[in-house]
Amino acid sequence: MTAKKEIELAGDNRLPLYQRLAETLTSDIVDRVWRPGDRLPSEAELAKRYNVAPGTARQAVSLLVEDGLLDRRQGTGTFVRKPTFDTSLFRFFRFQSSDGERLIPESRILRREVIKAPSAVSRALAIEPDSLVISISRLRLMDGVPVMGEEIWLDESRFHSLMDMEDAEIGPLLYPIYDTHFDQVVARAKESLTVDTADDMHARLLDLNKGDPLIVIDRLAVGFDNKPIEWRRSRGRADRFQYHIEIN
Amino acid sequence: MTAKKEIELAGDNRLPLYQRLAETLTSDIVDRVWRPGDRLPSEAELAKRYNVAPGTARQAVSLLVEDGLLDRRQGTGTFVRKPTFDTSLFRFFRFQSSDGERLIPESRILRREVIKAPSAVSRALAIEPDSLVISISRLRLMDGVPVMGEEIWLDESRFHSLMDMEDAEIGPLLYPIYDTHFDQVVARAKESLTVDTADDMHARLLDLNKGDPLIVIDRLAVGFDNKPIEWRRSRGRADRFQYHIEIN
DNA sequence: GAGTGGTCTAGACCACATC
DNA sequence: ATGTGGTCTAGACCACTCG
Repeated sequence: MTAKKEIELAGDNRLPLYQRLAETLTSDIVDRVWRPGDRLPSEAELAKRYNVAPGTARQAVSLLVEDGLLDRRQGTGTFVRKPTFDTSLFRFFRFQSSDGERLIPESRILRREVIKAPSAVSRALAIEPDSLVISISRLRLMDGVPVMGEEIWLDESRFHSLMDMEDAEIGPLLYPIYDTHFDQVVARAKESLTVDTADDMHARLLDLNKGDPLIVIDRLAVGFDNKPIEWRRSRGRADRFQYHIEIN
Repeated sequence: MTAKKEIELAGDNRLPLYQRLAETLTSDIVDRVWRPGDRLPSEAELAKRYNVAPGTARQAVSLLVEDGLLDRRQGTGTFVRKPTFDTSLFRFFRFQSSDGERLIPESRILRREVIKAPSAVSRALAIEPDSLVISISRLRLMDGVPVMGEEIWLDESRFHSLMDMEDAEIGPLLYPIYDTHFDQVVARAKESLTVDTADDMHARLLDLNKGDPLIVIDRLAVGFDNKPIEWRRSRGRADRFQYHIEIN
């Protein structure tokens, strides 16, 4: 017997090999053994390392590519995908900047405080009722015109020091902050769209009349392990809203 | 040399085999060689017939399963999927019938006529400007309550005899009619969602006040070959609207 | 040129559904 | 019991990217 170089696969050993390998790779990504942007070992290398056939390693990688975790580039390698969220919120709003460019709206933080989690929030974030959460209110503007109001909730115990940061330090994008300062990578999100009408406060905020239609977007952002990271509710002017779907 | 039983594959011969086989299978489905509900030959059989390795046939089938054209059932076979449109329009509206059951709303045809295609319609249906189209107005009701108004446009030359049918004969679902009477199978659809406010007519129709928010859903229904079959614009009460998305 | 993923072959055995 | 898809092996050669 020669010494074994193979590594044990995670998961129930009644599961198919390629699924167990996929699980193993996933937890390596969650645990940041491989970080977004990193190149994975080649498929052949993975196969050797985990003692499976190349085709099986390939199948495992394919699973994660489908899930959007990995990114294959022919001739170059397979990479851990950086969660870009190109596909996000602002996909819904066609801001004047017509030429299809992805513009990041200006961001103005209105309020930031630690409160006891409202029940809807603790449920969404899967934390104990009445735990402390950080609550942030932001106004989003395009070319100085207010287009959306956001309320954001975070588990205070994981994002404690966010309260100490300056508004300027935070900037217009929160997810990179979660990543760099709190080691929380948003991998996926679930959104729910509804229509509501503007109350006094949002009418004033978004330069509308009371009763004008608003698009309400609830979003739960989760990590690679599907654990909740952030919950937010955004309200935008419905007249700027457009959304496309393909049905199969 | 023995006689060849193999069948020629469609498509550019510089393309991968599995893609050409997928194309071949797709056109057989479009041409109704295999109809929705039919079982395809087994993967091994396909491989023999088209003279490719089993794995390659499998890859081709996988493509079409991903596209939603085929449906694999372990131990049973691979079937041509019936376009059910579970995933459709009424997914957006949560009708009272809370228990998640898929209810088909009642349907009342308000108007049916042949007109010259408005330019937006001829463009959507990819037909000549000013061609004749059938225009249908319908009201959709749940438990007697109006929830949505629909305007539907069809190429008159392909749906001519629809004008001779009785309202009752048409019933609440149009796509089965397109299938059975006109050999037009709706395979996919693209929808676009926007928010508008109710004009007098829709306020009356949907029991709203003028200016109340409406969800406007534009839908282009296409066949397996991606050619337009029907275009419709639906307007529904925004307060019944809810939509969920996963972002990766 | 070396290394990567992309395609393809030609089998094997297993799990499952149906008769 | 038979036939189906599901998994897996162990290769081959090609197309692409990069240094």
